[in-house]
Amino acid sequence: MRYPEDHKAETHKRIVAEASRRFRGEGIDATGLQPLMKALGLTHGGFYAHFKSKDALVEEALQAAANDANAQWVKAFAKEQPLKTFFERYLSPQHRAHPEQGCPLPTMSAELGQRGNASPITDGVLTSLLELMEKETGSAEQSLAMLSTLVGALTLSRSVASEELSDRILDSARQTLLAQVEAARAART
Amino acid sequence: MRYPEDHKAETHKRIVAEASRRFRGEGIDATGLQPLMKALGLTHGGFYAHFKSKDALVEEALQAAANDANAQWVKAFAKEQPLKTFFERYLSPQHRAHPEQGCPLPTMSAELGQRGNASPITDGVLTSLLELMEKETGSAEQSLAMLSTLVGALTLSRSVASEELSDRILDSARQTLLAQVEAARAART
DNA sequence: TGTACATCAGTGAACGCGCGTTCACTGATGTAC
DNA sequence: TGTACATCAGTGAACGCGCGTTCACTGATGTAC
Repeated sequence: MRYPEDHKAETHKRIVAEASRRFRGEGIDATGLQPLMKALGLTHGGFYAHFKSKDALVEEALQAAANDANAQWVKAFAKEQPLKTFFERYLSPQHRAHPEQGCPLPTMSAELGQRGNASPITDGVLTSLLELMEKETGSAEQSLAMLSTLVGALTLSRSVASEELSDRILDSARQTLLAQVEAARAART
Repeated sequence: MRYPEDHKAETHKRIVAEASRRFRGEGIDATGLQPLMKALGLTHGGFYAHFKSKDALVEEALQAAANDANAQWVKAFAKEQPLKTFFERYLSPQHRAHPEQGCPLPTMSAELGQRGNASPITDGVLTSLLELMEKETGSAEQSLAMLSTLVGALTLSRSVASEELSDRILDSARQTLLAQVEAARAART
C-alpha cells in the first residue's frame, strides 16, 4: 500500500499530536503506546518506524505541546492588556479543566524531573514563556517568579478535591499577580 | 513466629514511611510494592495484611509525608523571622535535591490530580500549610498565592536541565515573596 | 502495452518484564488442659 | 510440668495484565524492461 508522498510525515505528526494531548492529560507513564496508536486507527508495531523509543516521542510531544500552548498565549499577548489577559487565560477554569490542551509545565515537568531525564526542552519551554512575559514586565526575575506562581496555582487547583478551594487558588494567584504588575508599574513612574 | 505486641503496628509504620519517601522521590506510579517491601526486608505478599490496596497506602503515605514535612516548617516558624526562614528552607537547594524528604505537594499533587483520585487529603496538606503562613501574613488569600509560588518554583527548579536556570527560579521566587511580605507590612503601618 | 520486481508504511504475533493482587502455607510463640 | 492446639505476621509461588520493544510479514503502488 503506497501512500501519498507526505503520508508518513502526516502520520508522524498525528502520533505526536495525540501523544502531546495524552501525556498532558494522563501523564507520561500512564500513557501506553498501544492504546495511543489504536486511537489513531493504527497498530502499535508501526510505532518504531516513526520513533526510536517512547522517550524520543516524549521529547517531540513536549515540544509540540509547548508550541501548541504558546500559540494561545501569543494571542493573549496581542490584546490591549497582555499580562492581564494572559493571567486570566492561564488561570481560567477552562485551562484547569483541560490539561490535555494546556501548558505542559504543570502536567509534565514534575514527572520529567522525577524520571531523571530532565531534558533541555523543558528549559526551552520555560524560556519561551519567560520571554513573552519579560517584554511586558521588563524584568526577567519578576517574570520567572510569576511563572512559578502560575504553574503552582494551576497544579494545585487541579489536585484539590474541594472546588471552592480550587477556585480560591486560581483567584488568589490572579489577584496577587495583577497587584505585582501594578506595583511595578507604579514604582517605574 | 510470634512478635512483640506492637510489632505489626511498627511494620505498618515502616511501610508507610518508606512509601512516603519513594512516592515523593520517584512518583506514585513508578514506585512498585515489590521493591518497596523488599527494601524493608519483607516479602510483598505480606503487604495486604496491612493495606487494602496500593491506593490505601497512597493515602496514608501522603498524610505521613505532610506530617513529616510540616514538622520542619513548624521549626522554621519558631524562628525570629518565620516567613523568611520558611521561604529560605522551602526554596533551598537542599529541599530541591531531596524531594523524598520534602513537601509532598510539588511531587505528588500533579500525579494525584491526573489519577483522578484527588483525595481530600491534598486539601488537608495544603490547608495546614496555609494556616501556618496565614498567622504571619494575616491574609489567607495572599498566603494561598504564596504557596502557589513556592510549589511552582520548587517543581520547575527540579525539572530544568540547566543548574543556573534552576537556581534563578528559586532565587526569583524567594525575592518576590519577601518583597510581597515587606510590601504588606508597609501597607499595614 | 504488459509483466516482473522493488519499495516501504503499516500489520500483528511474540518477547520478557514488572506490576497489583491472591492465597495456601509456615513456624515461633502464647494459651489451655 | 508437659503436651496439644490456636494465633497470626510474614512467606513465596502464582494469577492475569499491560507495558515497551522486536520482527517477519503484507500488499498496494511506482518503476524497469
